[in-house]
Amino acid sequence: MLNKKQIRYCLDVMAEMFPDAKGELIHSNPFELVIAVLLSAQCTDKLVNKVTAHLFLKYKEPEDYLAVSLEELQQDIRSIGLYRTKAKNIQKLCKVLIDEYNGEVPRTKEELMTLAGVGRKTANVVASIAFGEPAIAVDTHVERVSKRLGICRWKDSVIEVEETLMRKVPREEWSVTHHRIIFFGRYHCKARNPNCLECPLLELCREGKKRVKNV
DNA sequence: CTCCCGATAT
DNA sequence: ATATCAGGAG
Repeated sequence: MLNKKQIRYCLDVMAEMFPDAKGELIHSNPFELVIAVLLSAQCTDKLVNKVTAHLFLKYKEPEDYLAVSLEELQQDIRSIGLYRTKAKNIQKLCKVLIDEYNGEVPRTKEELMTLAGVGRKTANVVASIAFGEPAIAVDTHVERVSKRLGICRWKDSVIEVEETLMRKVPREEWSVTHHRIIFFGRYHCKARNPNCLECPLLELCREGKKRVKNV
């Protein structure tokens, strides 16, 4: 397991590699962000952006998603995986926004997580990006990178990964840190054949050293 | 734990 | 062909 200083070093290296790390889901308000993040489950954000480019022209407000049939909404997001579940969740979510929140997106993680299709990760992303609240959303990349490097244990749950990161990183850096780890995972420490031989963090990466040995 | 699920990279 | 993609709910 890496200590606090080693983790700090990892994050600094990531910052140097990806100085412009930030969210890549295209949106123009909190509501669009919620929809985009919900759609992004098990799907690349690139594809989400392709779909929302059309989607957001047709659907501006929660009412618009309820004005069409479930089947029509499914067709409009069809090229994204899990589209039946996501279409259903979007309509449920929009109804709650209208009935409970006056058509606005709630600001707290707790409220966000009560919405259909919005779990811990999505709530953290929305709270962080739309409302500037410090948060570390643990997605597939953050989990994989944290476990490979030894920031946390292999068997840790996503909540434990999140808690470890929040403990080891100062609060004001949570949001940038989150994005840096994502970029590092997405473009460098990839799920399939990560290029450990050219990794600046190889020396302190337990998984990297193990992989290099097996080549 | 399983299911939802199309697009894309390898 | 198959693993993986800004996961969440039952």
